[in-house]
Amino acid sequence: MFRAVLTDRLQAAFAAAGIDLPVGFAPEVALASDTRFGDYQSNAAMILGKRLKTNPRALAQQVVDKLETADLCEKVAIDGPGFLNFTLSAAALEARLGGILADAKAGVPAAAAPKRIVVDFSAPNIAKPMHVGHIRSTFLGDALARVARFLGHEVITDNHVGDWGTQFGMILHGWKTRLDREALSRDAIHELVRVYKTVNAEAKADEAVLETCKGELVRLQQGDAENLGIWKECVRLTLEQLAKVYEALDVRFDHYLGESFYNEALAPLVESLLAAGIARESEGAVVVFSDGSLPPEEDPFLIRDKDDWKAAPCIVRKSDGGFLYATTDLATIDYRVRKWQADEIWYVVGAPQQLHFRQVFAVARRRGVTTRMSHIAFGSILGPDGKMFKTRSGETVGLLEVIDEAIERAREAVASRDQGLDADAQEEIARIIGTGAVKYAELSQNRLTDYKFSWDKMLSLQGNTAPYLLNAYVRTRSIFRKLDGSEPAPAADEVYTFTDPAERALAMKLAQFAEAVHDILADHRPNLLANYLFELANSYHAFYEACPVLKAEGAVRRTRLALCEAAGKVLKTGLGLLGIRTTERM
RNA sequence: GCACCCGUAGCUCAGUGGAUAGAGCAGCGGAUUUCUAAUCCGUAGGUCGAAGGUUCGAUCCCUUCCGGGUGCGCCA
Repeated sequence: MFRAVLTDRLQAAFAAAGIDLPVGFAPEVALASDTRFGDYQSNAAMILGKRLKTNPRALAQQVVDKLETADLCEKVAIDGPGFLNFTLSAAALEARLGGILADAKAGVPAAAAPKRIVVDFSAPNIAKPMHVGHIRSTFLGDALARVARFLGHEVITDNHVGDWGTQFGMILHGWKTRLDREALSRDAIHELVRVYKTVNAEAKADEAVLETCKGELVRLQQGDAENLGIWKECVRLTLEQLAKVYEALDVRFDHYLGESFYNEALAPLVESLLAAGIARESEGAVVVFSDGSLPPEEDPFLIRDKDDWKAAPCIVRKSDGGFLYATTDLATIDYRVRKWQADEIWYVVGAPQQLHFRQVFAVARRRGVTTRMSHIAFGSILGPDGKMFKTRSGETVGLLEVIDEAIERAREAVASRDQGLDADAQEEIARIIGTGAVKYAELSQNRLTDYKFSWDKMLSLQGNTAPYLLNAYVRTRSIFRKLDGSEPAPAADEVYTFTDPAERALAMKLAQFAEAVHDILADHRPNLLANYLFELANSYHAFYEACPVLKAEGAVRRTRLALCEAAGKVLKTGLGLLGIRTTERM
């Protein structure tokens, strides 16, 4: 990575110049904010000039005098108030092109310290369809898991399915009184949802129905054989259907350890919390209060109340003896830490649950858990009214509905361009484009931003979308198809020479792939990769318009072929990290 | 009441303690006997919610306020 190498060189130059760096300060090199000035830049001299109260330009000059970058840069300039601007030499970029071709990972180095990381995402509920809200967790989690794996981490993906919620009271009652067996065998989730909604409506109107449902739930929790049997059947039917959905989405899990998996662990867990003095009884429930170890502003168990602090405890056992979300999550942490020896656990769950996770993590730490736990929060998908989609009350758009519609629109687009492809090939391409478009729409956005659901945004095939990137890839492949093996593929050890600015610009973008991939995990943000790939595709399209490949000859042709090969490789690899498959034609 | 997230072009959204704030869509004007036009090039569009503060430098950090969303003891 040029950035990392330049940073090393810069730090060495500071040392060689005999400049004492303040504690905690390390000079850094970043991508240039504007390519007019160069390829990379550093603000270190200005930051240090302020700290040391010296002239930043003079400081920069001292460093430049000691800087050894002849093998990388054609120019290192001091500009403005003290910017250090690095311009890479053509030779360095030309050599890098070979490096990308040679490396199976397109030049992305592995993480310095590989970790074992559990990624918890998607987490649909049994007997409820996945709706658009699940798009974010599923695609974000999948992309992050892919990136972590690609960087050499050991990743365990776990789908913490909601298979033991209170919704089962209603489902059990509905199963016994409202079930349409034939509909169930046709589409299990659909029928279970219908039953759930029917009973839910009845329970709202009639107190007696609600009581019946509660009774069914209690019997289930007490281990009633009939109810357990029905529950197991619901879980089985739903998981069967979910497997097909994930298959279509190209999302895989190593485990499906749902909430029910931890049932046996809950009672002992609460007892151990009580025994350790972490939890205590309050108003009949068992709760965890603040232990005063954190400043009140950072304490997740305290809420400011005027000038005072009010307790915001975490409940782990209800006064009726039932357990909660927090209890299950604590048991889950135990399992992941003990059984899997996780170094890190990533929770790809919506932002509204921030307080919940702060509390659960704090309780876990008090129990001695040292595993790094991160809540990778994301904003909500809002309805047209600007409010959150509600699963319980309002209707919402189903995830499959969105995917199907996207594929349908892609199908029309594919059919409208006659590429001489048979029906199966067209269908395959439509699926790649349709699901890719929806994934890209999600992943190209900052995960914390709330957004209004919009069909047009999700399904757009123009502009900054998956098809734009796929088209760039297709253009790389079509050149090699025309070539049909009539000349050797561009090799890693060939000498390449740039003759057009578009070639250099593309090579520069290709070189940045490694940096883009590594930056994702710093803040768990796949949109950085999506943005990068869009820029790469843009550079490739511009190159494609400006630089004929097959009409060129000699070294120019070889260099352009190498750029096409590398661009295709990076696009395919990068899209793969986002969970988006590529196609050779479209 | 308190906490968290958000407020950037007509619309949907990127972005960062740095240099002249960027895309896509929509608008306007061009490019194709094609290595796939699902493309490219150009043009237009902004008080980065408001006001203070810190800084050589703030859209970004701090404070207050306004607006939207979400959450805050027995749902998950």
